[in-house]
Amino acid sequence: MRGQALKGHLDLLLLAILADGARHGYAIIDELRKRSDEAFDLPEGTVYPALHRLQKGGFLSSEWTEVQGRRRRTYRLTEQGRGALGEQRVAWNDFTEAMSRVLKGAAWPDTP
Amino acid sequence: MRGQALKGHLDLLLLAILADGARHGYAIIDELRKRSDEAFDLPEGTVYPALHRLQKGGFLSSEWTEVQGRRRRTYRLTEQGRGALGEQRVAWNDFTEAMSRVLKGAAWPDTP
DNA sequence: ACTCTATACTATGTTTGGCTATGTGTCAAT
DNA sequence: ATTGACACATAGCCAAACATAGTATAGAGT
Repeated sequence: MRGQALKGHLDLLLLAILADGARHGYAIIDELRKRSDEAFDLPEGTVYPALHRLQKGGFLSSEWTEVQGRRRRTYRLTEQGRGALGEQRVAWNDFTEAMSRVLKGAAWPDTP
Repeated sequence: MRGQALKGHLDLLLLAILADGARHGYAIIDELRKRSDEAFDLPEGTVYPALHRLQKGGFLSSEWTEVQGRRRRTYRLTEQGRGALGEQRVAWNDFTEAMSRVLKGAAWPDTP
């Protein structure tokens, strides 16, 4: 997946993953990779700071858990986070619709 | 339209507009606003530097014209630019498909 | 005359946010 | 012992959209 495409859309992805249930960071990365069919293979340096940011903004809560000697910080959506997910879904739809309106106006090289 | 959503997708928009024919900067902004149904109302400080960047990259060529005392720099797609448009269209489709795969997995608040 | 708006381009600086790179530590398998 | 998967953290980089301001012409309104 090309570089900075998901700029501004990462939060939506993370919120969407967490809407299906609480997960810890590493599992979120995994799930993102699986669901997107390998398209989104995000580095930890991208995801962890984003999770911190979302928690700081009140969209996520988190708690430490210990599983077989490994500490995990498990995140879950707050009420506010669920609201933000809805808003961002709408924003994403608006965005893609606007994009297609612009793109459909343009001629394809090989379309009559 | 929320702020930095089109980060990384602006080039595609500009190339798409210019695929329908040469235009000058201001007209591109207009066309973008119209086609997107007011969703993309981009400031000049966003579009002009992007056009310069695209020209520098060899995707656009430009020439000065004088229309009723107003100078205009008219841009047109180069062959390379047309190629880039194709690639970026594919990348955009891949991106949106990956997004929907992730998003469709998540539960809507009010869907059974 | 004067002002305002629309047209049209340029330059400078700021900021956002994803990414690189690096570091910590555990556990299982080789 | 060492590698690799698991799991988290953070300092710093950098592209790119945006804010802001400046220049200049034309036409409409007052």
